[in-house]
Amino acid sequence: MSYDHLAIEAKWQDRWESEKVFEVTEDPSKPKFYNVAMYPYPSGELHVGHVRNYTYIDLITRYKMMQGFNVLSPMGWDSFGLNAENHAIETGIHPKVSVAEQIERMKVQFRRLGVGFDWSRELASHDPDYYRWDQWIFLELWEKGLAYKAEAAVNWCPKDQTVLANEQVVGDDVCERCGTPVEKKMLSQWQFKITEYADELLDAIDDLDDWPDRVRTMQRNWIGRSEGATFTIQVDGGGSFDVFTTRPDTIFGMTFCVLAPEHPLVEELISGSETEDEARQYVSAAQRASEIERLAEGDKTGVFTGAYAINPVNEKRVPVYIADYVLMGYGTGAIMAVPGQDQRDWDFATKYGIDIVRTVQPEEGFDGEAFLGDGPTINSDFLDGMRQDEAKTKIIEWLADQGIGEATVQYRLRDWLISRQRYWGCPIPMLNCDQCGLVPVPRDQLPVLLPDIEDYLPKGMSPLAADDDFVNTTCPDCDGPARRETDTMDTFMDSSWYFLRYADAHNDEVLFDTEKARYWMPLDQYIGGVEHAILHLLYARFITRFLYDLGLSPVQEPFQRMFTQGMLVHKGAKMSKSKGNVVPPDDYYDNHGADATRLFELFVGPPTDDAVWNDSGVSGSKRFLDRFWKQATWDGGWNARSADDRDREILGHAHRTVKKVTEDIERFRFNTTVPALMTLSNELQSYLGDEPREETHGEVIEMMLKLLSPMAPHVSHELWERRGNESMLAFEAWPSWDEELAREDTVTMIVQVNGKVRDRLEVESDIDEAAAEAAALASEKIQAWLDGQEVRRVITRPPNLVNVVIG
RNA sequence: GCCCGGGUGGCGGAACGGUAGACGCGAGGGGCUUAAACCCCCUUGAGCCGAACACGGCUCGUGUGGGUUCGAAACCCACCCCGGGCACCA
Repeated sequence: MSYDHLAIEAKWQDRWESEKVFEVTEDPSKPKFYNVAMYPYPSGELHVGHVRNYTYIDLITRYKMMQGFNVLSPMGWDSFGLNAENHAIETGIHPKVSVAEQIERMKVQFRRLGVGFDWSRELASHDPDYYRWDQWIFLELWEKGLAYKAEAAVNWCPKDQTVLANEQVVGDDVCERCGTPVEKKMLSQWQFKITEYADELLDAIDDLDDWPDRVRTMQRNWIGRSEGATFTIQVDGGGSFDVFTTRPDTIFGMTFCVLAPEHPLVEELISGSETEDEARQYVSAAQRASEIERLAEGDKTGVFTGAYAINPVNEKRVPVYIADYVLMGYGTGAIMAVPGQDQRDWDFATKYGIDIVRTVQPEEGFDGEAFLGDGPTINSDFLDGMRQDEAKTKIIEWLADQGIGEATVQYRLRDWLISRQRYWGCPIPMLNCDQCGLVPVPRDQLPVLLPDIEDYLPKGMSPLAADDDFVNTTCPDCDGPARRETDTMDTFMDSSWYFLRYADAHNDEVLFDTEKARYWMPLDQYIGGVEHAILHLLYARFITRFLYDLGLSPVQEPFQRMFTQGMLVHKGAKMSKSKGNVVPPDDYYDNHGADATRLFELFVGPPTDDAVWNDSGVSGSKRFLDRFWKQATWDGGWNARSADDRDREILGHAHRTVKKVTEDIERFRFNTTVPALMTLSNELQSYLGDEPREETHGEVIEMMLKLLSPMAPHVSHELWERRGNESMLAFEAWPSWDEELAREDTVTMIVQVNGKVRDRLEVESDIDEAAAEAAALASEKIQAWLDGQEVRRVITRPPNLVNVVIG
């Protein structure tokens, strides 16, 4: 017997919508809860991996509502980007047409899942009403000196004459469309100075207490602050270069130097040297390779430049190498190499027969190669005997006295390159005027509308460059001819502030009203995939801080509590449209219902972990809901007896279940909430078979309906109504539990001998240590194991465990 | 390579220093049925011993090898394997 999930789910979806249950406004009389799932790219089809995400967000929305919060959970669309553009190239259909269709399809699927979103605040990043504010933020960044143009490399397909995204570079560095080997090409591109905020962004991580530790660690490492020294090294025969090192204390151990292949001094050093040909070959190979390849596993290779540098502390001549493990983008693009204290330098020195000098005395018994630990400094003249910290301070003073160096801080974080040579993105609101140079578009001319075009294929530049009507304009300063910027913005810009726009989604005077944002911000819960742990979250933190500094954002940190969920794996790979392994939810909605689908999504595994999609799991959840339906509507005849142990037991179990479900929701262990309800349902099944009382049954069922309502809202709302309740279940208060009722009278105490379980005793749950020990030692089984041997120690953890240590 | 996670039955997982395998899936057995489906009940980590119904007990077992602890899936060290991120997928 199955309940009619199709009719019931449609009915409640209608009710929630028509009664605007999830549309909210600022209400200072209630505590607010701002609950956001990362807005999705509108691929046109939700799959069960997305559904997992929205099941979590809806569970929290409904749970917090029942706890009395004014809950806002909005939804929007990350609708710019490469996928829609590729689709347009393939089909010729304009992205704005396909995106609109896909959004409509996805909204139907959201509705069928029964998610409670406030659709009145819906936004889409390709909407000019939205992206004009991207442009506005860009202008603010420009005026504050935080946006600038600089040369940067792009992937270039020489055959298609187009810039490729990293994702379009496949296999052995070839173009995914035509298989041509990809080249690097330098272009002048827009960047945001996120590095100005590096310290702030780093320091604030300490206070993000409600973020997963792993995400905080990843962000810290990504910013990668390191303290050290920068100093100048002279080249024997003329010229010099700067190096950055975190270990200036080891400077006496420098036996060679390494320059990045792109270092500006390379050309001068190698030209005319005996190794010139080899060096040129090495440099051009290195410049073609991607950064990941250059740092990848395998032997570190390099080539001697033929030049020598002078170690400033001891005047030693040391060889200068070029090697691709040194990156131009980090530090100064040149390093002093100290093989005694750095393993990569050790490997390199060993390979090329370079001297190794230890400057830190390794600890007794050390048999490794490079020694990274602390110890007394050796072979270092005036630093000898000092520990790392002292030696660092001393040598930095020395470098400063010599006028060749100073203490510096380096970040791994680079500025944010936002230029994309793409059509389907937000136009950058800048002009190039022959007279005035770079000129910002005046704010009253925003938005710079993205024009409709016919040909989306990029030809050397952004497709916008081919649209003369777009490109040619007039300079607002001198009224002379000017050309518009034709690159568009990285879509990470769109997603860096949308959560602020939700607070005031239809404002056409400002990007949002600060007072409205003050009510809702910060997000009390933000949920999304772990793949966003670094870039999106960091950019969003940066832009929010910038808007705070402008006096617009009411908060510096947008995301109070962050939750990163695992991915759904199917057929051995993460579920994604490009891998062709997506499972759409529609068949599950039809055959088993949205409620059963949601329960299985919760049940499938710990929310933080990846999980494997199992086709037969949803039918198991439906089986549970069917059985629960029968229990809730049970009319098998009631017994008029008064309450006894059977009633106390099932009620106690119900109270324990309220406690367990509440605590599990609070600690984000949704996968164990469903089993708790299943276990109670199994218990209820036995209860109903043995003279059940109607009052006890009603009490247990109503508790269960409340617990179930954030997880399987349709069926629980229906059953709540059928029990004759006037109010909607969504507006009921979350149940509380009574510790006294929840307490179990007796528990199973295990008795161990030397840590191995040897007996189980049923004891009062308030047993004390002495009684527990006495009971354990009184056990015949335990006495047999003791066999007269001396009891050396007894560990007692009443009422769960006694461990008798003998022998 | 660097940063961050993760390895537990046939499968998804539970157990956050104290009974390893909750709950579910799958499988097997039984009941209901003319039959099947649905539903209900039971069994289900491996090996072994004593019983000879369904009872009782032992040994092993949480990727591998060490360590800490009265006690380790959990904590520490080393290694192996898998996944995410590495700045133009978002």
